Amino acid sequence: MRYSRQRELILEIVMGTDSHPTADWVFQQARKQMPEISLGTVYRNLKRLATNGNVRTINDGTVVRYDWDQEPHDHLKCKICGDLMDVHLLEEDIRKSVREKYNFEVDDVEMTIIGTCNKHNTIMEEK
Amino acid sequence: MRYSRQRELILEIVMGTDSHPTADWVFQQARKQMPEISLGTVYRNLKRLATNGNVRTINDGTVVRYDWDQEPHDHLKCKICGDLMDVHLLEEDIRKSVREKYNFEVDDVEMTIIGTCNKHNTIMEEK
DNA sequence: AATAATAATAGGAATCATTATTATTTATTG
DNA sequence: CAATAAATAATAATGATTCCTATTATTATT
Repeated sequence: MRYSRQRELILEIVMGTDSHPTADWVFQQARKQMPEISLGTVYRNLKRLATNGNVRTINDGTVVRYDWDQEPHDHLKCKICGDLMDVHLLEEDIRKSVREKYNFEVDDVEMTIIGTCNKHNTIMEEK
Repeated sequence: MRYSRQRELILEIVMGTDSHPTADWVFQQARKQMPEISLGTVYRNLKRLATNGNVRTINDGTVVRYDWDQEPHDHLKCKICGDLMDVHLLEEDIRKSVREKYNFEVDDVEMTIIGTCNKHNTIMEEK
């Protein structure tokens, strides 16, 4: 794969945020520095960076988000504010259990835990 | 919500399979028995059945799949044949751990484990 | 540094899954 | 049975993503 300024910029943008960005968000950021960049280029390069192992993908509903964190980890998704938070859970236990119980060789665990994050906790619940 | 023959048929179809069908698959089955049914009706009713708790949704890449199994469970997705299998894992441990460590109230855990299922296991690997 | 070979891009069209719109049909209720 | 309001069929619209093609940029070679 040969070098391109576009791909370098795209990787830089993804690595520069903790916000689990979509392709479109990356595109909006990228065009600030490189106004002629096209959306197709962003999609193509994000996909390539993902197969290359430079970034990871997260399926958030019907949208794909990208994450530079290489360690296996999972996501908490708040149903109120939509925020995605990284968490490190029982990854090893899951792999072991699945391998033993189902004879299934695990490549990757994609876990999204949906609920309410601590920003919305209240002492008195009102119905 | 008032009765409709379409909704009854759609629920019957989803409950009659273990294949985690997409809206379009349900539509193809439904029109065999009710040729005039429309795709929009299938989407609308699947969505309603999901909010009603009659079926659950699974995000499989960019497609939504439906599952009638009401027990909390997770999915093994084979990267070779694409099959989705149901598995029952450490759900309670996950909920407890997330609640305690992150002060996050869990509604639902969506876990997809990607790998290779036992149909593709070989004793001798050939590269 | 100029040239040739070809990989990558920009821009836009196409596709796929899903949602919205609207005129018509149908279930419910008095 | 007639009124009414919810559900449908048909189709247009949308949003995310992929595909296409002429042009541009990178890299290897002179």
